[in-house]
Amino acid sequence: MTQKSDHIPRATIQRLAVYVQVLENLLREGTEVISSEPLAKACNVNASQIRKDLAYFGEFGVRGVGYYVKSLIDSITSALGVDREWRTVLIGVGNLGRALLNHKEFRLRGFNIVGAFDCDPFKIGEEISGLEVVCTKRLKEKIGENGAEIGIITTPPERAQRAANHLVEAGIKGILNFAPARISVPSEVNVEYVDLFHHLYALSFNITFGSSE
Amino acid sequence: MTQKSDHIPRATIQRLAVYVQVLENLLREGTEVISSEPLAKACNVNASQIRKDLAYFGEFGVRGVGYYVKSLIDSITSALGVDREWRTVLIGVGNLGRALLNHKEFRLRGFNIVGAFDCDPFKIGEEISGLEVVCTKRLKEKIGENGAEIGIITTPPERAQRAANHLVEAGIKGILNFAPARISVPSEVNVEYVDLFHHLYALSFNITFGSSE
DNA sequence: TTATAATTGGGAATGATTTCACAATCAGGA
DNA sequence: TCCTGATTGTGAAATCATTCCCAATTATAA
Ligand SMILES: NC(=O)c1ccc[n+]([C@@H]2O[C@H](COP(=O)([O-])OP(=O)(O)OC[C@H]3O[C@@H](n4cnc5c(N)ncnc54)[C@H](O)[C@@H]3O)[C@@H](O)[C@H]2O)c1
Ligand SMILES: NC(=O)c1ccc[n+]([C@@H]2O[C@H](COP(=O)([O-])OP(=O)(O)OC[C@H]3O[C@@H](n4cnc5c(N)ncnc54)[C@H](O)[C@@H]3O)[C@@H](O)[C@H]2O)c1
Repeated sequence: MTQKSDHIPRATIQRLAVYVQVLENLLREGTEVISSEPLAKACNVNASQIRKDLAYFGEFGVRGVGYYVKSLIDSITSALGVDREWRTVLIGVGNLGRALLNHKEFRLRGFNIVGAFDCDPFKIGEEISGLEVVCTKRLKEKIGENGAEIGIITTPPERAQRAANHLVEAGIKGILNFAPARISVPSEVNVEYVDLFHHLYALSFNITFGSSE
Repeated sequence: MTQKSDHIPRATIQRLAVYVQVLENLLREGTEVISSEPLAKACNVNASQIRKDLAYFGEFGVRGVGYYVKSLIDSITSALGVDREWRTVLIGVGNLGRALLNHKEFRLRGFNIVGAFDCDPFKIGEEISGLEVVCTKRLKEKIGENGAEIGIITTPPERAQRAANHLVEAGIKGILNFAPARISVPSEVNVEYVDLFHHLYALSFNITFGSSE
């Protein structure tokens, strides 16, 4: 998949992920074709927004008809580069790390966790969901073997930068950071933050000062 | 805390949460005063962006000096409405639900989980982190007692709408949804989505098509 | 007391994104 | 084959967000 346009807004990428989610549900319910209007309703966005977002990547619809759900899912996933396997490693086998390691959905969606790392000697050697926990020191060696490109950080926040350094050192290309701390990495490494409290703060603000009036 | 301006961009709210995170780290490291320039570096944004974001809420800085870290944290948390206790309930005591229930940080940050609900009879009655798992049918009754205002959904995606309906019915004001499904609720109820795969899709896109060039 | 250096707050300019509006296109039926 | 109704794709307009820039303000030191 190649893009038609050079720069694509970050917000567009986020919405494309929502579209895929909603389209997959529609497909599961048996919908074969959908037009931008009802899809927009289901995604809580404007219909032309959807059409414009898709237009960055190509012409996927049929005028007078709408979009074929199955083929649109394929087009979007291909546009996002998720029509392949992505190998990932996880650092920090604690409460959250375990939940993620046991989460089947990763593999189903092509994000395969192929390595679990921790620095706690009591955890090293333990097997979780068919994966042996390995010492963080062996990260580079292991990534050399399994070719992972994405790292998932689930250490405590004060260790997040150290974990990131290990990942960068090992040649990782992207990081998903669950620890509530900003990390700094070379500009060619992509970082995404999953921060619970950001969302809770937004809820708090919206409930208190009203977003719906 | 009252706002100076009527409409505040959503992006501003998200950044304020980042500022708090970074400021708390600075405070822990002993920084008492900081100006917008170095704070901007640490948060990966533009310095005037920070000043403008703060200006929506008031004048928190001292010209020629910068911002007093402690007092700025207080000002921002007050602006976001997080300078109080928020009671929350969680629906869906599975893998992820358990990890969240055991997560101490919620209480520390004022988001107290005061109820855990599931529909599985094998889970009802179980005690997790001092909280007894209760049948979802008793949600309204329990919320009437404990006065929770925020609901956390950690059910499978196909049950997320049902869980949301229960929460709305019980008079909840905001929902944090971890299930990968859009939910529809009345407009006065606020919803935030925490979706792993949205972030992984963004990583995939950025790694594949380059965000750093 | 006054000059200097630093830094905020906010108006104006710029830039980006969203929405509008409609010509272009397509399926289906007359 | 041609007409009708539906719906896309896309410029242009409108809205929204970010960045620039500097007067206003403060601390400090001469
Ligand atoms: N538990 C949750 O529900 C939850 C939810 C949201 C965010 N988080 C965040 O996720 C992170 C992990 O949370 P948790 O509850 O799993 O914590 P945890 O303490 O249970 O687990 C942290 C793990 O990281 C390991 N670790 C520490 N330093 C390391 C290093 N340098 N290299 C490798 N491993 C290292 C520890 O040995 C431990 O196993 C925290 O930053 C937390 O704030 C947790
Ligand atoms: N496990 C993870 O690491 C992880 C990460 C990100 C997102 N998620 C998402 O979070 C959700 C939960 O994941 P999980 O791994 O904990 O799943 P899980 O199957 O372990 O837990 C789901 C729980 O919800 C309960 N439940 C089902 N329907 C219910 C209803 N109507 N009312 C109340 N409770 C109900 C089930 O009894 C079960 O206890 C899923 O939507 C998943 O996609 C999970």
